[in-house]
Amino acid sequence: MAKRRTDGLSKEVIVQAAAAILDDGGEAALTFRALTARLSTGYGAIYHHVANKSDLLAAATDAVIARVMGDAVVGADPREALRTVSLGLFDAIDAHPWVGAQLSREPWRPALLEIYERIGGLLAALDVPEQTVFDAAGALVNYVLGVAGQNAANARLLDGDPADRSAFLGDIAARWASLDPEQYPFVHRAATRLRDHDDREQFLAGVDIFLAGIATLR
Amino acid sequence: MAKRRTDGLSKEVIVQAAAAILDDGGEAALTFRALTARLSTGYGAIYHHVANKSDLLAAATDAVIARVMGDAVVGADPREALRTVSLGLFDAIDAHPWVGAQLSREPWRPALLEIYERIGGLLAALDVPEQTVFDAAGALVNYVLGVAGQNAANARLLDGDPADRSAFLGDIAARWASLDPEQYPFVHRAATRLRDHDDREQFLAGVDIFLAGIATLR
DNA sequence: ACCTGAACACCGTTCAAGT
DNA sequence: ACCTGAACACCGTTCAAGT
Repeated sequence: MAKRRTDGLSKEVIVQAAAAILDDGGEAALTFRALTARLSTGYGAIYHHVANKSDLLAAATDAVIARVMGDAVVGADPREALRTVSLGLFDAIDAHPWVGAQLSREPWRPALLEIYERIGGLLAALDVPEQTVFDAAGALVNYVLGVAGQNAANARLLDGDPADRSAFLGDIAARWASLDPEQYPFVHRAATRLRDHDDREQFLAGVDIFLAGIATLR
Repeated sequence: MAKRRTDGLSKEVIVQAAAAILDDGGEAALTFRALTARLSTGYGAIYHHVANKSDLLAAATDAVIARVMGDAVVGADPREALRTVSLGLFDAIDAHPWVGAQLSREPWRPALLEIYERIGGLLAALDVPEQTVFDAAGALVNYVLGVAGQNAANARLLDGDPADRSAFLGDIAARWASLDPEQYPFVHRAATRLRDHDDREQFLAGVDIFLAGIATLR
């Protein structure tokens, strides 16, 4: 029926196909049935190269992160490099929302190791004392992945249409604005800011707060 | 066959049962079949009170967070209160790991609103300037949920046995220590710290870095 | 209004059989 | 060694029928 593929399968080919399906249709779209169809092959062929679905997701995540971390950030001072690397991760998770969820699922995987090494190394270059640099690295990595993941969840929801995004934010802003100011004073005030805030800018503002806090440790 | 329940079902009863199943067996254990068995009822009965599985998960999450946020933190100065609230969230997500994943999945839900209100209100009490308090709140909330979620992923993995935890950390530490120090200098050094670090302490250290950074905004 | 449970349209994964 | 695809043991969700 379906024509059989002539070239051999490999884990890399499978992982690339999985990433393409994930980018196209989100996590729900990645099924072994969709994969066999896309690769013109059978289940067993895939299981021959990949242990299971969770292995597949992890490998796809590692590939995306390795690509981002591979973009060298040379020459710049550590503070600027930290901003660049953080923003690179933010943008990568924005482009591949499934990466955000996966990173917090299997934290001992190569992807997170690369991230820790890069961010920790840059913090060490900032002359943060040895006994606190590990706390600082943990905090910064978690901040970056936390915001990026949250942002990705929104992006996934809105599916890329900027009109959707504006309507969605307007909707939430209206809901927040209609809350009782006595009971929700902060969120009530925040509503007016929500509509026209820039996610990337807010993300960078958070990184800067972090770096300012770290500077006090010196 | 199964005896039919005599008292009426309600969304609250269903949500409580779902939370109990989630605490017991993790996200994979929550199925409608397990729920009908535990509640001695049928699928339709549950769908009569709950829109679908995602609604059920969200409602269970809202209930947990509302309980944590309900614990008033009065009298203390804002800085101390922020530490207390952050730690309360950390501990709640540690005890109910499924909450962590859920919070980043549907961020417009009541649970996250409560968290923003509480943390934002305390930051405002710290005299953070109005134009930056929203950035600061976003950053702190994301840090707290990011670390808590990561920690919960580990906890889920280890399933509560402290011996497992020690062995697991020892395993990762050994793997990190065996990495090439040329290629992974930071992670290589971090390995020695990993074995005996305290997650809660490291979490609080991060909160403090944050608060120090926010103080520079004043 | 509230509940029952068979049935439907899916999943991930296995495995005997093929090349 | 690598691949095929029927089959198995599950899912979430629906809906005609009952009380």
